Amino acid sequence: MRTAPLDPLSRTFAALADPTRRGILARLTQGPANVGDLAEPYDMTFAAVSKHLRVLQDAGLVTRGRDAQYRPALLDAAPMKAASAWIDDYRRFWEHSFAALDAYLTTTQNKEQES
Amino acid sequence: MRTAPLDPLSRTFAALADPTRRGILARLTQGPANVGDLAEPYDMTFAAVSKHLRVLQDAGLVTRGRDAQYRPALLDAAPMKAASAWIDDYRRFWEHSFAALDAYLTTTQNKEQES
DNA sequence: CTTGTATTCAACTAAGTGGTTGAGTAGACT
DNA sequence: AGTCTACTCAACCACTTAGTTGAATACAAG
Repeated sequence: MRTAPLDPLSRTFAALADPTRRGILARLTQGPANVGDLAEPYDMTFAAVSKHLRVLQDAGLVTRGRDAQYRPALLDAAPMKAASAWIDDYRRFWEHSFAALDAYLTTTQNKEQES
Repeated sequence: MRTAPLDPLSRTFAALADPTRRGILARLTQGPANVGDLAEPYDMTFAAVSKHLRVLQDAGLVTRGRDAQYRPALLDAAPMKAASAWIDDYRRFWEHSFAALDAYLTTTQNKEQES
């Protein structure tokens, strides 16, 4: 029932939600790699890895080049910036255990003062 | 073809990959809310929101209470800590534009020095 | 005890995902 | 030209997901 294409932030999170894709990204921090290299650690076909690469590319996390027969993939972490910023808004809620409840109680108190 | 249940990090990212769920979490930073409150901004049924809440709960991002007929949801941002830490490993790659390529060239240079 | 309110459950649907296989394309090497 | 290597495409399959509708549950309040 999905109609509109996903927003970039959703695409980023969705791309990161698969362990294989996170593994591919980790590998790419070491530098560009072609599909064969990237597929090597996984028990799956080249085609499957190629599809994962496509998802990463659509999320903007990977760019592809051309070097003879090879299509090297290159990491582009830029989209993670927005993801990191989004999560960061919640930092105080995990650093300070009961921050959510605190916020609630504060709000409640304010409301009661208003009425 | 999925067999094993998702690891916690994948579950967290998957939960965050939906704009409705991110909206619900944002709302919950203001304090606990019941399903009716959470559903109000969205053009969808209570049941749909209830399902989103279930996903968030399975990801550990939300806990549920009981208050008469109401099942208030409470934010628990703890799982975001790991997600944030994971992304943080890539920070240098978006802060420093060509970090990935730099890393590659450095690696290449080292290899050439070795041989 | 009936009714209203808040929420979940079960069954269903349409579309998306992660994988496969087999055929097709692109460039390199004789 | 023909073949090898590296990859992508298309079709397919099983499973998941995001939504729906309608019935069921849980508690509150007459």
